[in-house]
Amino acid sequence: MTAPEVKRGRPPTFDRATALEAATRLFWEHGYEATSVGELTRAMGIRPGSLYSAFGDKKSLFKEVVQAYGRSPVGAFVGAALAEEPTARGAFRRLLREAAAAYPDPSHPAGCLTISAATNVTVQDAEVAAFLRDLRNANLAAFEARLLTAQQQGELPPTANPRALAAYFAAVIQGMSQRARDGATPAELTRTAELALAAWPQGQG
Amino acid sequence: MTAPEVKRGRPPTFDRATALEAATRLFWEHGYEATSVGELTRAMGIRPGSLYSAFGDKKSLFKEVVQAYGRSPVGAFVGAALAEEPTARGAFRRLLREAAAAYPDPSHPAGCLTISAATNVTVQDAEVAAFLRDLRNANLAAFEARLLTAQQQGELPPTANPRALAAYFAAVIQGMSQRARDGATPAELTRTAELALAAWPQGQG
DNA sequence: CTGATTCTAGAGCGATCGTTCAAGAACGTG
DNA sequence: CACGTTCTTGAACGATCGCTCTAGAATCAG
Repeated sequence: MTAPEVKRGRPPTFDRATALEAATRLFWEHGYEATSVGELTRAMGIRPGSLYSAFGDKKSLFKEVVQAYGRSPVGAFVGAALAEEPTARGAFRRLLREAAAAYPDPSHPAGCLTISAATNVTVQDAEVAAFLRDLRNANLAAFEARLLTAQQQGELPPTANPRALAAYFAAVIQGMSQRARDGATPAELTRTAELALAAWPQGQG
Repeated sequence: MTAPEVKRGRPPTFDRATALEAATRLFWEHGYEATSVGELTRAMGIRPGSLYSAFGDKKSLFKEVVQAYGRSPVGAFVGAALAEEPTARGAFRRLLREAAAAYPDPSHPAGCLTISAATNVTVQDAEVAAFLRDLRNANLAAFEARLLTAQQQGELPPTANPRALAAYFAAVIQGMSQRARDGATPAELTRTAELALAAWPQGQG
């Protein structure tokens, strides 16, 4: 896509992806506004000038963090489950079980960055909160689309309500993220996932 | 308890409860750190000196707001349902339905203050986040206690898992709060509540 | 080497943060 | 009236916020 472009001038002394990972952990743990640029530069090992020339401002750095998070394993498992599982029920079962394992994983901050990183924002950062809210509501729409397809293919009975089921599973996922941040264990969240599946129409399985 | 105490000196020009309500709305909407003292004084109609002499500092004002919220109708319905309903199933059904109606009520900020007001905090305000987290986990413990009683009284079968059920309903409630802040309607949340009840053991009702 | 270019280092910008303080106003008491 | 007390007012404190700027270091082209 992009031309190779001859390299000129002083080369960067830091790895962009590594720095982005450090920023991700901070935003994931404390959220957008509660993470200061000073904390970011310290964790990323760079000075403010380098941060602003490499990533723009704090807001665009955050958006780049969110995009990278969405492509990482822990951020992409929702889309993977919906796309790869042959049945809708299998997709949501896998999705819930993987959330139960990933959200409390101690190798990274608890819960889901998209769900919890911009809950408390000032009015001048309302755009950041809206950015994440739109991502969450897009996930809700993907849930509904998958369930609608399942109904059209006969996996779900005509009496089922795809939109209601999608909203229910979205609420469960978001609640599991919150519970993980409150200290829930993988065992607890796995049991929550199994109980949540009891809402599946017809009581199959 | 307290002596009548003769009133001396200049009387306050503002109503304490009214000012507390104004502060509650701000903290509820934006959270603890994203609400500045300047916004608080403007909304409460008082100057910084009055705020600090009447409520201590920002942190103690927030705690007083949380306590008042817990005694208000929208903050106390959980405890009321658990205490007043004769059966555990009736208690959780009422609790979920009332949450579905209260969380998206446009007469106040969406969702639950205890759940969402201190999600994103800096390290120096970790105490505030812990304060709300303890309240949430106390609610979880109350869920479990009510379900354990139900099991001992035969309402729940011996095969049921009170702790797992409590964690599940806690996750659903917290997810419903998040969904309400993301724009969910009372109708959506009511359907979520009904679906959530499908996890009740034995498939009763 | 010189020159152009790109990055780093670190001081410092204006704005806002939570909080405090001094001066004065409004009350009950003597 | 004066006095003691309590509250209000508005300025201002030091700290931190996101961000910018300048000087210099490191590279490539010629």
